[in-house]
Amino acid sequence: MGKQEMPKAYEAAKYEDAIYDTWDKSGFFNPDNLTGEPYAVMMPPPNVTGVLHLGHALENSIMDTMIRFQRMRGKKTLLVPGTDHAALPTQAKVEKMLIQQGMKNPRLELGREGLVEKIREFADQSRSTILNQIKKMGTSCDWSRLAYTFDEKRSAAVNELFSRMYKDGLIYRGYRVVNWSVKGQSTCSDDELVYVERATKLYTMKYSKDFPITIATTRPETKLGDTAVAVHPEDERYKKFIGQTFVVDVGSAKPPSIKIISNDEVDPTFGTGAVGVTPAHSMVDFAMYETQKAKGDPIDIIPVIGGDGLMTPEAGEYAGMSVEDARAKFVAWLGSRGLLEKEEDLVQSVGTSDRFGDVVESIPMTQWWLDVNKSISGRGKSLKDLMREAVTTGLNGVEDKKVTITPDRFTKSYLDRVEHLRDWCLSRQIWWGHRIPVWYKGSEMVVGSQPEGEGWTQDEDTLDTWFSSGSWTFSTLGWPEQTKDLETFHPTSWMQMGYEILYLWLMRMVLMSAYALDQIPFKDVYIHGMVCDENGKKFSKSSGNGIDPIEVIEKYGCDALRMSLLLGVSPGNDTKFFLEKIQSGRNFTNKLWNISRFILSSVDTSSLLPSSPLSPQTLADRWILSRFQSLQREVTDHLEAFEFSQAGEKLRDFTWGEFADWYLEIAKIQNTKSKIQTSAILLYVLERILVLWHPFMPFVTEEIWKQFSVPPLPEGGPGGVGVASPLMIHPWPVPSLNHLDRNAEEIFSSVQEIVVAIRNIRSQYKVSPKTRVSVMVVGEVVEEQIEVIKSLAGVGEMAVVQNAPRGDDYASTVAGGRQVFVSLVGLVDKQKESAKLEAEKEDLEKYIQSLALKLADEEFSAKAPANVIASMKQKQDEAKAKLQAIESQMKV
RNA sequence: GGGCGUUUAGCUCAGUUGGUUAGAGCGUCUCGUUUACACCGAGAAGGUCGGGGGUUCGAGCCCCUCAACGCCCACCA
Repeated sequence: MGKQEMPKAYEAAKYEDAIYDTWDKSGFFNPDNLTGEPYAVMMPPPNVTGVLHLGHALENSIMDTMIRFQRMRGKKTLLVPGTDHAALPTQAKVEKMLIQQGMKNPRLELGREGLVEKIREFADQSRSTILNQIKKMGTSCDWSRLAYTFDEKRSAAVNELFSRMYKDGLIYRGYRVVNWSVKGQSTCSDDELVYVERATKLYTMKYSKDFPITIATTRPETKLGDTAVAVHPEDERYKKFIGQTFVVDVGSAKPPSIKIISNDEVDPTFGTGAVGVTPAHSMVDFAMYETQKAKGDPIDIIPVIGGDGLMTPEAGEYAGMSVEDARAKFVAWLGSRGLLEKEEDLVQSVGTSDRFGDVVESIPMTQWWLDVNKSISGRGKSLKDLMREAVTTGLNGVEDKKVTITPDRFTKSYLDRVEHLRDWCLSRQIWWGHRIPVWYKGSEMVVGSQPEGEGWTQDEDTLDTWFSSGSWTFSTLGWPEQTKDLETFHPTSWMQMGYEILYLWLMRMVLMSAYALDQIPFKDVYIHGMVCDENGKKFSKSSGNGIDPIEVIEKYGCDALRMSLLLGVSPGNDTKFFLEKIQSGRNFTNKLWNISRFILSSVDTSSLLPSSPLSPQTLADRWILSRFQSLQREVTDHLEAFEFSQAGEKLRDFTWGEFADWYLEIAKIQNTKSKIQTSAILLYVLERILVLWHPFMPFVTEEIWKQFSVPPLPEGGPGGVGVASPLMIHPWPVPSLNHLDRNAEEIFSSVQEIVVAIRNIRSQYKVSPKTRVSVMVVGEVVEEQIEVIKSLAGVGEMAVVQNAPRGDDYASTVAGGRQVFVSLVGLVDKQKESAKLEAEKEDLEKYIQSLALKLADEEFSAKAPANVIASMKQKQDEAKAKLQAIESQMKV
């Protein structure tokens, strides 16, 4: 007997917090208390910008399912929880809040220390909220190893990395064009740009009347800073001008010299075939500027737009104007001089700042950069090479050091992205984040840590937040110290992330660990899609269409939420989330609860002999054990392949369909007959499906587990099942006996067919469920099956006969290879019956025909594998037998 | 301009290397409160797998092509 009465419905909210607490206290979240092969997963640290959303719930469900699966399989599992200080987003958020509270300019009013303090307060609060939410989600992480990208240890790792890279000449300070958010007053990396389409105008113009080449531009005001015109070297129209310089007067402070240069990348067929080169305000043009410099044929660089978004003094009469005003004025001026040839509408894609939303300006500035192309001393390859190797040949060509991306298609876009990578702009002009570990005194500069003595000032800028998250897999393990954790758990085993940060994060993790440790960060990375709302729109922090996962958990339970996020989803694809999904998840948790409630309250455990082997007595016994064994294999295989959805769906189908609807119903009647064995099998299967379900639905399974208080089950059930140790660390089932029984499965499925057929007839003739009908079956049915059929199909009398009965009072069908007659005196509609049979007959004839055709085909029999032919023949035989039965029935 | 994804039942989606009458959940219809569960049970209806072409003995799955939708990338000057 179950120890306590289990309530009729499972109310998740009553149990979850307490269960989590028990797990946590048990110590098994900590790998130090586990044995086995190490298996580590680093939680992608959520940003401390606010609260967790459904995307995080998805991630936690995936991670935790994986880590629980591995823990139950006997691995020494570590899931490190953490949060990300998310430099720019967090500062932006806090500044916005302060402005909403009435502050005009938080940076000015509070100063660096004051503002950072405010942000820290916010971040700390947000952090603690987030950590609680992670617990609510049931995530089995090791809280003793909690990490934060901005804590002391992680900061130490960041500084160490920066110093090493600087010493290796990979990090440099340089004057280059950056993406500048005027609104945010900071740089952004290329990866943080969000491209949007914008309607604009393409102006075709000349710098002056006597300038020989016409150019086109969407940014006329930047032409004030043009210093060259690039043309294709083979372009006959312009070839002759290459190398010449023209001084033009466009109204800027100093009339610029425009040099005609050649460049292979210029498309002679596009526009006028000539490009106005603005080194200061275009990444591409800046690259040309560098190329020219390298060629020893330099061109000038003239910044005409400043960090404040206004025209600079170099812009002469335009100085101080906004970009828009300057453009209008310049276009008007061109028009008045007859220099404007054309004005066309154009749709253009422009980069906007992911956080501030404004279109970024390209402006040259002195910033800190990470060179991704430079050969690393002593290694003979660049960071880019390392990033490439890691997903193809494996680092240094070692297959073991390869990161496998699932689904595979993302590997291609990763590589594509690596190719396009430019030097990474590391410095940000914000205050919240790791301050660049560089100190200046006069012309002296020291990198690493603050030097002794007076007068040193630290660089004002902070590091791009991805610099710290890139080192996450090893900074969390104590690097740069050579800790035991680092040795044990790195490279980590597995990581999951959304495709939207594939480039942003995956590439940088590979880069950092390849550089610092000559290791990959993890062996496998599983890429999931986004959680969208009903209309397929992404849930986002800003758009407010978010469903709060914590509210869902409180109302429906964490397990229900996890089910709704994990099932019906395919790897790498987006998933829509809506109420009905959670409800069906909740319904299932309740179903499992009630299955357990029934079994635990009806099984007489006292009569079970602890060590007696499991010996299936009935057909149903053999069938369910055989089915269970297949299930166990399938679920394990799917989980190993990160196919969470498929594993879960198979489990659900087995649990709800085969186990509950069939075996349990049969057990009710057979309980009297072979009570002990039935009980043992019920417990055997229940125990094991709870284990299999645990990674998906940790709470409800753990709660049910507590109700288990039975003698040790046969076949390696753990001593005193469920008494002391939590389900969480229960061994994953491995088939210890061969229960596979094809024969039983086959016979049972014919029994199922007969039952369904009779139920069908009852439903068709609206026979009340209370009415016992009489049934005749032609052929052979063993006694045991008769009993099952009788009870499941509401049959009173069941006779097995040699010949079909005669008379008008039978509704009939063919099922399970047998003719089935249901006696329904006075109810049978003879016409309907024969029509039904006729239709069935036609279908079958067609089917048999098509099979026969196929089998007669010489090519088919020559080329198809034997097993396909055999199974086809068998199908044909079955169909023929059925047809025969139907025909003989029609004669009745 | 390039790449990727999606298109399967009314809705949301599975469908693992091509094997022959395509599955689930939700919804719909009919029936049912039998002491595990109405967050339930029984039964049913519902699909020419986006269009076209091809390869193959055999295609939802492979190839080509077209279309729609979505995402990503690019030096769209």
